[in-house]
Amino acid sequence: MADEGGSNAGDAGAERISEAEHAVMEALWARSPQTAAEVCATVCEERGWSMPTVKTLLSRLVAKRALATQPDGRRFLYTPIIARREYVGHESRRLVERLFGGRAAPLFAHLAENEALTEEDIAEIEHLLKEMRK
Amino acid sequence: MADEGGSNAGDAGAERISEAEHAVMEALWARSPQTAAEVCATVCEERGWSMPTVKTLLSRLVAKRALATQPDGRRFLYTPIIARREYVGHESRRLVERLFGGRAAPLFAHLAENEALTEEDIAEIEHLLKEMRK
DNA sequence: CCATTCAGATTACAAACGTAATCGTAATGC
DNA sequence: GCATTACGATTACGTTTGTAATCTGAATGG
Repeated sequence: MADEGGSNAGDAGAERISEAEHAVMEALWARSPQTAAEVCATVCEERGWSMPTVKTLLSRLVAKRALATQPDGRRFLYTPIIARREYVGHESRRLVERLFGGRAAPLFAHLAENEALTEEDIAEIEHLLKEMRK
Repeated sequence: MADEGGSNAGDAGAERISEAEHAVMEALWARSPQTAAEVCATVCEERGWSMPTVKTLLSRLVAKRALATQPDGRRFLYTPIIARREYVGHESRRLVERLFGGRAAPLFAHLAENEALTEEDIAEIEHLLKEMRK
């Protein structure tokens, strides 16, 4: 797989994961390692994909250094290299940056206005705020 | 310009705006209407684009029904059709959906943990919560 | 041993994107 | 009036993404 670059020791960089790829990552974050077939069992149904599609996505994710493979007999086991928290944090920050000039409050205000916040959310957030105040 | 489809009367759907296109939208949300040259004056510097690039993005945005044009002598004035609030709300919800299963609290928790929240943000959010409680 | 099967690898291909050069034409300066 | 400009329109082209078919080689059943 002719990996270019190499020598990415502390490489948390992990080039942009696309939306389809993200679905595959989710499956592996939920449980890992998994074989391609296992991943497909999860996502192919959810998204109406076929096996080859999943294979492609897995390969691309390996190329992007988001997944690691470990041989298991004649097939591979895939495991996430980048943590979900990391990815989620990155994406969240990106959005807040892009849409709200880096300030989180407007995002919150927006979600609040559009009733995208459930009672539960509100309670939870209040709780978090209390925690932070401590 | 052979606009295909047509007949999108109540079309608030506005097909997905890409990131580059978004930059153009921001310029026009900030002030409108503007000519292509004016938009370029703003974004070409910010993003290191050239005039033709801006023209292309403007055209695509018109095709996507995100912008309206009104002739002004020999050139066009561009005005957003979709409101910023709408776009921002849409994108926010998309992210929350994709990354947090539609729940906003975890997003908030994430931002909190990663110190992506300033004191100001927190104060503001507390205020908003108080408002909502009313 | 040989055919079948089952992995991953390679190749494909259209749509969307990012970025831009070029074309055609209307205005404008002499 | 004609050359130059200043627009928008058209065309271009490499990359990424979504989605998949095909190829190749190893394992496995007989």
